[in-house]
Amino acid sequence: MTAEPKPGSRSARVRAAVLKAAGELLMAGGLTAATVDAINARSGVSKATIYKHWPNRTCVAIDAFAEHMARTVPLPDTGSARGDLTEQLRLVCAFHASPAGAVFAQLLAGATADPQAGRLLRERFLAGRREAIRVLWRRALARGEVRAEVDVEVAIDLLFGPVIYRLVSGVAPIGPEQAGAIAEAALAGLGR
Amino acid sequence: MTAEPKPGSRSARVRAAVLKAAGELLMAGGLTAATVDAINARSGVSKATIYKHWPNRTCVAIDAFAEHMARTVPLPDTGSARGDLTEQLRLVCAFHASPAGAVFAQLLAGATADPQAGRLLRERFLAGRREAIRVLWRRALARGEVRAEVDVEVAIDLLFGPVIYRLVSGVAPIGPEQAGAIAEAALAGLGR
Amino acid sequence: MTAEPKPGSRSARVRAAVLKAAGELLMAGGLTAATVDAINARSGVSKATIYKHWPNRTCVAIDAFAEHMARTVPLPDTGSARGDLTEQLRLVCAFHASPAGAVFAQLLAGATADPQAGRLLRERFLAGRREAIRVLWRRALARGEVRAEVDVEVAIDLLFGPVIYRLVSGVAPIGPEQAGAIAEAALAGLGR
Amino acid sequence: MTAEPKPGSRSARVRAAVLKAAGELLMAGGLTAATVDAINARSGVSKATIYKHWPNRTCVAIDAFAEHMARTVPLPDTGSARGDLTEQLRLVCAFHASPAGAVFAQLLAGATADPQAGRLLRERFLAGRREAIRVLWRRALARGEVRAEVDVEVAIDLLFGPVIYRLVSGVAPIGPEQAGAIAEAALAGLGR
DNA sequence: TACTAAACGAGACGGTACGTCGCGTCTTATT
DNA sequence: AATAAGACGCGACGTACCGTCTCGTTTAGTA
Repeated sequence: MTAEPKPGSRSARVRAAVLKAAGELLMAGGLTAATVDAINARSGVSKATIYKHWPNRTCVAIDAFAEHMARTVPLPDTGSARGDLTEQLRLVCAFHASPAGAVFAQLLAGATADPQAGRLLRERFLAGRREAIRVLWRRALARGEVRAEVDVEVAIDLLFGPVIYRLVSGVAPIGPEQAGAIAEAALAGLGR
Repeated sequence: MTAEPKPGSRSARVRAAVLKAAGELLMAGGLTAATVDAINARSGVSKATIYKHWPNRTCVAIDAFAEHMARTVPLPDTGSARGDLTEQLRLVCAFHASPAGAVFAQLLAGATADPQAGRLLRERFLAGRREAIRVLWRRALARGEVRAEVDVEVAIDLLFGPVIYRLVSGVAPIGPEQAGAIAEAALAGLGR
Repeated sequence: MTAEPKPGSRSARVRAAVLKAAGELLMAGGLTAATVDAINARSGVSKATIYKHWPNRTCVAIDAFAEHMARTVPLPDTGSARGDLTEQLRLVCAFHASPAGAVFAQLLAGATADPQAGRLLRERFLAGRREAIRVLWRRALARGEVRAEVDVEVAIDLLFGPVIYRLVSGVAPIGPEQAGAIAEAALAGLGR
Repeated sequence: MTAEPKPGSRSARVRAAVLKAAGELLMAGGLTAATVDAINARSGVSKATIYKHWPNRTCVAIDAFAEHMARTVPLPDTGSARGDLTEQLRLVCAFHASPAGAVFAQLLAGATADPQAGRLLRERFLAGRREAIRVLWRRALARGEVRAEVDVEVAIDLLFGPVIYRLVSGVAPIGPEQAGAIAEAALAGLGR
């Protein structure tokens, strides 16, 4: 959750054990399976200790998932900036379509009711994704491939929004081919 | 949930009482407060009966919310098709920014884990919204204001996605002014 | 705890199951073993239900022990009233010296911190014992075998006090032979 | 608990700090409040150190209470041996009726489950009391005021028993006036 | 109008997880 | 070496809400 303790320390080992167990449970049975009792049983770390490190179950799960996913979606570099954006979107869609996508949706859901979890989730996931796009966007701007009048944040919303929307709305997540269509439409615009 | 019983019948009264109580609880304290026990206490309808009408709590909540929201977001007609789309987006954003928006996010969340609830939610909310946009889109197409190459469904994703994304991600929901920016960007496209 | 529900009812069966399990655990491992979780596991009655019937673990244990002990120490009738008193004392001592005695001491201990448990304990055990002695005392008074100037309650304290004292103080409980000495001393008096 | 270390030494200071803190907590909130963590917090002595000096919390409490009570009930000398016994009983009763009495009952309770605590308690409290009575009893014997046939230990049980009984049974502790009645009855005997 | 079958109210129940507390042990760094 | 500081495992606590169930009572439709 908060600042990491010095590596190798007791706390660090505990933390790692919890995240490992939670991550495994998460991937095996989703958020439902990642019970604090289950994490305790699997990791050997007591419930009290878990609650000393994280405020609640959802936060443990988010951290565990983040750890598990660390650097899953790298920044592409296709030469063309528009190609980069498209590729990035494709990668994110692929992630969402994978089993991990379902877990992510549950985390998103779990965070809805809990401000702490919400903050942690944004910090661990969304912030990084948005930042990644910001980088690509700047690159594209420099090459003159995108419209300067468009706010970066709006652009990010426009690109990620559809992906998340499809994920949480329970309609099938966007597949790789649709990802291309989304990117194309976003770049070319709906109007004429 | 299922087909309505004949109005005025015992079942219908029960159904109405439950939805009323659930709706009030929902608006007052969010999904968390809309406990089955609380609904029972407030409506006088016994838990067993509630479970005879709905498969689980989430479904009750969705139905109640739908009832409560019935026809909140009407179809606009501004003369210009692009104006219609923009206006529709603005309306949806306003809805999300209202207190009800938070509840909606929780319902979306609750539906993540439960297929039945997901289906019901799509049926009660998302389907209507998408259909509304389809109508506007056809209108816009007829007037030649939008690109025919773009798939309607993609267009819908592009328009709604950002809105939902901002809602569930816990970043502040999109305000009315940003709604315009989103619509503009979606229509004009990001690229040049 | 409180008024019994109609026999054969669901509540009555639950109550009986809990008391049976608790009693067995109590006799097998003392108050320490009579955990609510253990009672739940052994009886099949859920914790929530147990807590609906009793305010806390100690009260369950007291009730269980009372049930288990129902009518262990009967009223004697030796012909002589003084003999009756002596005999009653001997019986009570024997009870305390038995394994059950240790459990009783633990219940007494557990009741120290909890007013509800204290009340229940007095109601279930001490009241009955004191009443029994009151009966014997009246009988003895009628036969002129005891001093009328002595208050019954004082007499009861004088007879039972030593027994309980030895039990809780952890000195070996009074054996049957010492019981006689106590009774003799109480009746004849210490002074001359 | 064990042999005192040389006064003024580090151990002695630690010991004193613990007993002081524990005693204060004990008087303020009873045995319940005298948590090891609380003692640690209040005394500044670490838990590990506390456990190096005492085998468990109950023993700390007993020692603390003993320290706190040191010499509360002195040996009376009224001239008459029977008067001495009566007076002694009255003093003990007064002690039990004071707030400290409740704490003492809890200690008695706590000692029930733990042999070490039981031993310590007897050593710190009961032994002294019994010895005091033995002295008085010998004095009374020498003056011919009590019956020589009665065993001293039985006499002690007869005098103290009622007091402790009333204390632990949760019935109101014996007040000073009743103390007299008890003493009178014990000396004169119940029978005629 | 009486009768029966279904629906209902009331609420107890089993189950699962929650988050908390206190004990007594253990580690690490300090003094 | 003895401490302070405090993390940790353990095991129990009492609570919450879920969804199921049992048991009478009410209510509609039918006979």
